[in-house]
Amino acid sequence: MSNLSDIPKQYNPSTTEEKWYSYWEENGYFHSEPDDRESFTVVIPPPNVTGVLHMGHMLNNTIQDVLVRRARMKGYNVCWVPGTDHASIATEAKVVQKLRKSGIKKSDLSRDQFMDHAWEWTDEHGGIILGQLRKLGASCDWKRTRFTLEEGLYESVIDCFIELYDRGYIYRGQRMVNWDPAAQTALSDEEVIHKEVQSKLYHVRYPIKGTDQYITIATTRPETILADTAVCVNPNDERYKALIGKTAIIPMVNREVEIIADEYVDPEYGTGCLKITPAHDTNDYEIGVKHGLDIIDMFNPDGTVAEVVQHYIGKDRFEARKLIIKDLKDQELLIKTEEMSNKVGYSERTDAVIEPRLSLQWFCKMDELSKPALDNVMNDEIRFHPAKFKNSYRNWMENIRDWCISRQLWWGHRIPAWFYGDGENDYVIARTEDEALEKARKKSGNNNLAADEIRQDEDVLDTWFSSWLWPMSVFDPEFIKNKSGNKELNYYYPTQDLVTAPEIMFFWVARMIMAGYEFTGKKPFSNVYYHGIVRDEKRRKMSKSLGNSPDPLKLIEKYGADGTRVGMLFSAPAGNDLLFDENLCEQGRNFSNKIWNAFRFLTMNMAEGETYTPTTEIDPENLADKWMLGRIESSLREMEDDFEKYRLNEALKKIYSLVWDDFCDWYIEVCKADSYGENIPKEKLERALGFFETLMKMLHPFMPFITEEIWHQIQSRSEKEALTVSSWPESFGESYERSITLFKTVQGHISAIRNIQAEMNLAPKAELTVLIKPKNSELEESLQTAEWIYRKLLPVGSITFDTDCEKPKASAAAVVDGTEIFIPLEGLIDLEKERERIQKEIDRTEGFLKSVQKKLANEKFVANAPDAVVEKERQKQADAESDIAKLRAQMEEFTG
RNA sequence: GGGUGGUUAGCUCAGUUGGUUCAGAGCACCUGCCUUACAAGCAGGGGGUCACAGGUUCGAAUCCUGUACCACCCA
Repeated sequence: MSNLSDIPKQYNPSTTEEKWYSYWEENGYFHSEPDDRESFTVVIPPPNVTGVLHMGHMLNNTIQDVLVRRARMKGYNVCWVPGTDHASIATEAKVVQKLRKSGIKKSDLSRDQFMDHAWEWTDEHGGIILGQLRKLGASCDWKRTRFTLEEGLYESVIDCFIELYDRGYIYRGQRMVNWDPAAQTALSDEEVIHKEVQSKLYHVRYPIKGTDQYITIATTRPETILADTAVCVNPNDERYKALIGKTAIIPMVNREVEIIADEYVDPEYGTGCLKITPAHDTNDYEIGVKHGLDIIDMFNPDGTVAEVVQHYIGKDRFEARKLIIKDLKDQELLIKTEEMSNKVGYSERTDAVIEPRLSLQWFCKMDELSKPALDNVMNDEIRFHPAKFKNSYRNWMENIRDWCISRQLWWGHRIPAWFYGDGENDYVIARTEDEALEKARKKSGNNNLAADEIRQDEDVLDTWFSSWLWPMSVFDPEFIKNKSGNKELNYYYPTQDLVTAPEIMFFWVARMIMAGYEFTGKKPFSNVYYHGIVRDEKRRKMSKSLGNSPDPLKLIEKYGADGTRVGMLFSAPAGNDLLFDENLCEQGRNFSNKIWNAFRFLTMNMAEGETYTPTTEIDPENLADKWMLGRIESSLREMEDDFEKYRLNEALKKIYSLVWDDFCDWYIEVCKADSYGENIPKEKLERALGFFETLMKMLHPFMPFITEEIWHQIQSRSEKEALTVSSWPESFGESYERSITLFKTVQGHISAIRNIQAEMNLAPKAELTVLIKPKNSELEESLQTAEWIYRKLLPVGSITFDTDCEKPKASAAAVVDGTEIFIPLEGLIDLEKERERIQKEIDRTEGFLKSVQKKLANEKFVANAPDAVVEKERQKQADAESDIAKLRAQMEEFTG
């Protein structure tokens, strides 16, 4: 027992983790340069530049790190590119908010002034999250850190716009868009969240001109009555047929509109009579276009009522709704209010109710771009894990609509369009002002056009219009302009794995695939691993506003990065949501501690001044060695399969159990010296250390810190020999199946004896006489060689293996797979208990026998089932019958 | 309204091609232990009609149909 006191009894992750992260970084293990090895590339889903680490990032980056570290150990040239995105709308909202606090309105500032503030904010908060990822252990190539708005990447987005414009994919047009009145910008369809809300359906009657009749419409948005330009019924609706073609008078504004007919109207919904407001409803707009109706836009960009409708001017949408309800009531036009639930669109970012709005925006045509993107996912050229997500991907792709890419914001990539007139088409697309002027002169035919007569589009592009280039632009920002990739792009692209959440499949994954094929002709990645959303124990999504998310850094502080990683992965099967439970991190920490103490124990057994060389060369006579090696071998195989299927949690569970259950609970126990105070014999200890090193390798992708620490403590290693750049364990070539089976048999016997000890309330150290009657002489021979294992793990006084042995009087007994075990307990045995114990076993076995007999009694089973299956059943029957006979014989003493 | 997935132990989930007691794991729970590392530990134990109803089959947690409930995505 040498240096027991040198090593703390409890593992302390914080110092270890800091130490090894800097060591890894200093030695540049994570940096990659192209060479002649095969590349393994992962690009990080860039978090918001001013964001902070949350649980979703933790999970996402833990998974990436596991994949990346394993690939590195497997000898690939691994490159994990980190970075952030500018998150146009979210960041701009934060900057506007900050300015407001200091009394500045965005409208008070020029674009340049605002951008100065935004950059200041970005410099102040930017990149915090990347520092936090280091704490988690993320092995990113930090020298390659990218930002979507940095020079280079900025230009690539502009190149992309110009190129797609030239190819005819980008156009400008007046369309119904999703308008966010809070951010005062258009949004794409994907940025709208539809929520089911409880609302009211108002039945309002409109007078019919020239009669004293009314027609009653039903609406959830009575305020838009002011902008109605028609009333519509189903042409087949008998109730209203007579009214078609007549004129209705819109309340409040007294506008005369036609009652038109269209199949679109559902006679069952509401009153079967629809008011048409083409400017404020997508469906109404389509009907408006079809029937040539007027379009009256009654809202200002901020969602207040515009002058044009003359009522409630300047009031907010929802205020106007309240007012008009009151007025309609007063005029006895509101005849009924019905409770109902309906879906309302909300802005993903500001949570404002989306206002459908007719607006002049830039769009990207999707039909052509989506084709290869759809095909290559459906044919598994790009594999989704789990594959079920292919279905929703297809569904989205097949119903894709053009993408509104312009945003009325300043923080982002400014659209390279320049206007020289007021006409809808009076613009040119150009990289610079000079180029724009030249083009504008040509297009307008006005050669005297001056620089101050053209102006650049004020708007920026959707953030995802930059992110979709990410897997390419991080390596070569000029790949679009040059129409070919540089050395880096050619080496690292296509990337291997993309790890992300299904919720951004359409925002990002789909679009990256489109951009990849469009600009390189190749897929951007081979595999997409979708992980679940991190939820709390009540299944609520973790969010800042709910306050139900633990601070990830505090978790790391409390349980260590390794423990936290294990905790996250444990309950994270691919694609399933993760119900986060801090207990799992605790379990991870406990596992770290277990590993630590196993190491500590081995160290304790080192003699001072002696050097130990860990080895996996086993003693061919030692059953435990062969078993342990065989277990490692099969675990490696199984983990390989799990990794191939992206079942990381399964792989982790396997190595967890291999370390804890097999190595700690059995292997170390049998290695222990025979008597107190003695060290484990040197050659045994060297093998234990050799196995332990192998386990550390297998565990490294999951728990990088503690494994690296132990790796260096076991042996002193040079920079080149760090675990993080070591090689994944090779197969040992032999599976030792027979040894595994025999060892398992021994384990079964030992468990049965321990059960007797516990049930009979024997003192744990009370010496046992053990009689084992193997089911055959072959087994007897094998068990003889394993006698020492029984002696290590049980307080054995004497032990006998004998196929002819008889059950001694007053002994406890058990049957394990045909082998009988007797423990004489003269004077100690509790007869009643023993009878119960054996009876229970008899009952169980008889139940089993019955089910087997039932099968065999079924003639059809015997006739139709494969011979091997029937034979197995017969064998089971024979074994069960024999076991029952043995158990009955054991009972005789108590019943007779 | 359309689509997808799910329902297995108190909780979270495995269960591959229908065939070994296939009904499992971890956590939680109960009992006993400070055993030559680890009480953040060791040993032992109890616990499920596989959502429900039919069907196919010699045989179904597994395949098919329907029902209920839940979740997510899309309109």
